[in-house]
Amino acid sequence: MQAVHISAKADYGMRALLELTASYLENPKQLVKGDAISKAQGIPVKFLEGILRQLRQSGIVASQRGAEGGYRLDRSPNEVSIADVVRALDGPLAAVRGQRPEDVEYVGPSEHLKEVWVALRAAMRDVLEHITLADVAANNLPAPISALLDEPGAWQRRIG
Amino acid sequence: MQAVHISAKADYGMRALLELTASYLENPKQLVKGDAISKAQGIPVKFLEGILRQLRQSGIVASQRGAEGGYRLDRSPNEVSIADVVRALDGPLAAVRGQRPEDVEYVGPSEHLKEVWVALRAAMRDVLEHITLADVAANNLPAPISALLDEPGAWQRRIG
DNA sequence: AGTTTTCCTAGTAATATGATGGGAAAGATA
DNA sequence: TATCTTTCCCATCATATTACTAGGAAAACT
Ligand code: FES
Ligand code: FES
Repeated sequence: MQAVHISAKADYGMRALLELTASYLENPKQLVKGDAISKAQGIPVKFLEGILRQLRQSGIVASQRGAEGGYRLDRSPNEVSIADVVRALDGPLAAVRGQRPEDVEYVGPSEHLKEVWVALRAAMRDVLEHITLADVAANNLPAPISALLDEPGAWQRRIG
Repeated sequence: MQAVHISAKADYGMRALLELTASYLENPKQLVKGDAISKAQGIPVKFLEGILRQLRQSGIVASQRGAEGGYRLDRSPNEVSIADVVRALDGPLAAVRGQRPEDVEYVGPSEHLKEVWVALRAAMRDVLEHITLADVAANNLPAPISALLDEPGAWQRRIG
């Protein structure tokens, strides 16, 4: 339906990782149980399990089974970008009709449409690659990005 | 699957509009038949019909039925942005779990996640609101946007 | 052993996507 | 008026994706 859709998986995943970031900042080796994250953020527990498994397979999270087990970040939170998380959970950032933006071919007057999609992807990267879990946890976004939030209308939806 | 997905509808719609832009630049009142657009761009004809109808309902395209009928732009191509087209065909630019970015609520360590999604939407707007059909047809993108294309790696996919 | 917690595979209901088909309505031409 | 052309509109369809849920195996700890 929408050009950009942050899926439930990506949104839940970010929230889980921010819980783990808070725990990491207390003690980097501390484990947090899936059940605790689920309750803290209101995420269905079995769904969350799958998300955390995917994040482990991508090397973002580490886990331990059994009593006193749980999850923790496997990298420092200032080394995990939002783009890393979204790619781990939803695949490549951008696609045009299922293909990579650089792979679609255009003829005639639409010859230069490819540039538009590539520029769009670059703009998204400039946001998502440069924000880390640590930035969000500390509410301290990189300056060029918080500038975007000061644009008039940034917080309103566009009507029309 | 992807965070940003330019749907077949939006991609076909842009290509159709760029055909109409070319015709407009010859003669603003000139009509182009759906069948001609379909053949020129390789778009399934019945699917294209529905897309053009949606664009007409959004006031971007005008149409006339009957022999010697067809479609044309209803506004000058430098007054139609990519964002207008994408919104007409795919709905709002950005959503988080089906909601507007400004409507989602976060608690605890994820409190400031909303800012990230709002900044992402603002970055997309900065690209899509400022490129017009005329810009793409003339291969003459606004300077801040073509700067994005010069970034190292803009044309490569990220292997991450 | 027994308990806890993660790991893994499968399945499912609801919705979106990318179409296709059949004709009605409107405009042009003869 | 009759006919042809082209858009308009409705309904349908196959496939895929999304957001979950169920059930149990495998590890780690007491
Ligand atoms: S991703 Fe474009 S500058 Fe870093
Ligand atoms: S949309 Fe942000 S500056 Fe125009």
